[in-house]
Amino acid sequence: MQKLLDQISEEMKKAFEAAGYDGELGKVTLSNRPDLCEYQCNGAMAGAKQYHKAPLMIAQEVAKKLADSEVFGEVSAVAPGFLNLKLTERFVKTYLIEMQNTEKFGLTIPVNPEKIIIDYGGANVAKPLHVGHLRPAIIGESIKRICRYAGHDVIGDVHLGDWGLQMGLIITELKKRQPGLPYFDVAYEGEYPEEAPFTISELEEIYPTASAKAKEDDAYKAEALDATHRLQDGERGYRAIWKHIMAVSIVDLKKNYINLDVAFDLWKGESDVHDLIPGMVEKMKADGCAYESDGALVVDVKEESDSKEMPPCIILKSDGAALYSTTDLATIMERMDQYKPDKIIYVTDKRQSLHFEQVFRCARKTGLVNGDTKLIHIGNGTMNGKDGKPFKTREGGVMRLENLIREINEEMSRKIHENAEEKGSQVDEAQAEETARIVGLAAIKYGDLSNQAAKDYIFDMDRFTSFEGDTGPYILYTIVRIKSILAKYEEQGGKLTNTVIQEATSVSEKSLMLELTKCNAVLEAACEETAPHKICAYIYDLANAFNHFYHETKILTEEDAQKKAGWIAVLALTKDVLETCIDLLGFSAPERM
RNA sequence: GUGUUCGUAGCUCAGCUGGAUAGAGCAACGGCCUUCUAAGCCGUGGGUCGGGGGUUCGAAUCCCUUCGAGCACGCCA
Repeated sequence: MQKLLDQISEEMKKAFEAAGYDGELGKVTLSNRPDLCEYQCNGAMAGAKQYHKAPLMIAQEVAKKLADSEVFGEVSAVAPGFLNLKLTERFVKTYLIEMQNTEKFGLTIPVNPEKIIIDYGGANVAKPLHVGHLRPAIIGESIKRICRYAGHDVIGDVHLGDWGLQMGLIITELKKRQPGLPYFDVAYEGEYPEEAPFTISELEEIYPTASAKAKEDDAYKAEALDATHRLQDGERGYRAIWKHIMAVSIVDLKKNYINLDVAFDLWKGESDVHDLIPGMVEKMKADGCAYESDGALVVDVKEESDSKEMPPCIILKSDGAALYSTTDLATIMERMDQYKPDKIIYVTDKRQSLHFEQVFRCARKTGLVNGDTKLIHIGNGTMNGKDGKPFKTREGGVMRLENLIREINEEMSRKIHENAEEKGSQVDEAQAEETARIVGLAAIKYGDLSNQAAKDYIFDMDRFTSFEGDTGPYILYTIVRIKSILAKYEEQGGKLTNTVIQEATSVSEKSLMLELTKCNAVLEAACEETAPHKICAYIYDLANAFNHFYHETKILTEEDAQKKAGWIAVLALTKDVLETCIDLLGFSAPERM
């Protein structure tokens, strides 16, 4: 279905041509003076020079051609040469009815869907998720849903960090603590225990301890590096203990991601491409791309046009071990082989942008990807505290994700009970808890996604739990209100399926209808620009338009049945759009709140 | 040093493929619950869009310059 702006621009184009001007001047945009008009066209001013004519005269001539337009109800040419436009109620109504009857609200589905892989977990095995993991998870999940809704073939991969130094550190620390375990006995040939020799909470304590020790103690660090290497080389006991770490850790990670409503299609990791590395490295050497520099194996990724320093991409460390770039490159190779993606999108902290630029260039230079495959890094900004520095707990430590979520949910729950008390109603504890979870998640996700992904933003617990204004809960509240009205309408004996959208009879009703018409354009832009915040901005406007309408219109007591049914139809469409949009953002609405 | 992102109201942020009077939210102040959920609605005050130059009929938006901040820069991820 054609976007509204395109449709009315076409109408304007015809008018420009009828008046003897270039039709390309007839581009219509949203009005930036809503007090004067709904839409505007600035083409007369742009064409003034070309036609050596006063812009106002051009505008007037064009306006004349639109005198009995079916699309534009009001057309006025004003100084210095604006064409101020209002749509006819009939046109808006017709557009909305078509939108209602078209799949996905008239969003144009691509003829050739792209195969897109989104790599967005950022999670590391054996390290608890902390607030730093929140943004890539939320943003990546939303982009995945948006691209998928837009009709593309999308695969989300958590791409676990499960093969690097942190594994060696954990193994080393474990060996210090429980040297008697069979995993550390090289002579041991029997079966290893099925039960892991640690719990998740022990694991989570072991890593930071080991990491701290390695920083202070060179011998300890050397041991960890050696353990990493031996693990990668396939030492039996180390592989067995690694499997335990993976199993225990993944169960915990899945639990956490489920709490965030983040779902990966693939749970692959760095370790999955280990066997591909030797072949890849050999090929890079044979092709003459990779060479030795300061003991490490590197590929130059400088380009002629570079005005900046561009360090080479390191393929193997001087001790021969693989590192971040190695597994990323091998992963690209594997993905090309298995999925032949048109696009691979990485959502990680923006501080890694140089790394990805190096890896992408290296992948192209060494022929791992062809020219048609797009490699995109979406670097998210940091979540900072009130002081503008990376978010910390009150004690100054890194806040765990589950604690953050718990704090929000507790505050939410408190709010629900407060609300119920004021109204003197009973609280169903189980339901209240579920509602708190739903609304809390919306608060976190909307609060995050409404900022541009690339920008840092300030996470202020007080602000996030206040739930007023431009927030997730406001959106949910609006949806709940609509649901409530629709339910009551049905209780009165009305049938939602029998309702037909009518021509607007008030300014607020028309505003709401005009907001609804933007849906397909917004979704398209959000997908093309991988910009979830555009959806946030849109549903905030839409919710505002609805609430404005709501406050000045008594819907259920309306006596004109046709009028009332028309309003109900608009409400139902509003609800559908809002619910679809929040689903694309990664959260949902409760039945009541 | 090189590169990069950014600087918009007291605070947090939109707007940036150039258009009329730069928008929200929070905070402050003032209204609106016997009527579809007040987590709501309406209103008031608050901005030399960091500074300076340029391009243009027209600049928060594009270009140059300058000041300020964050971040990244070979064997961590």
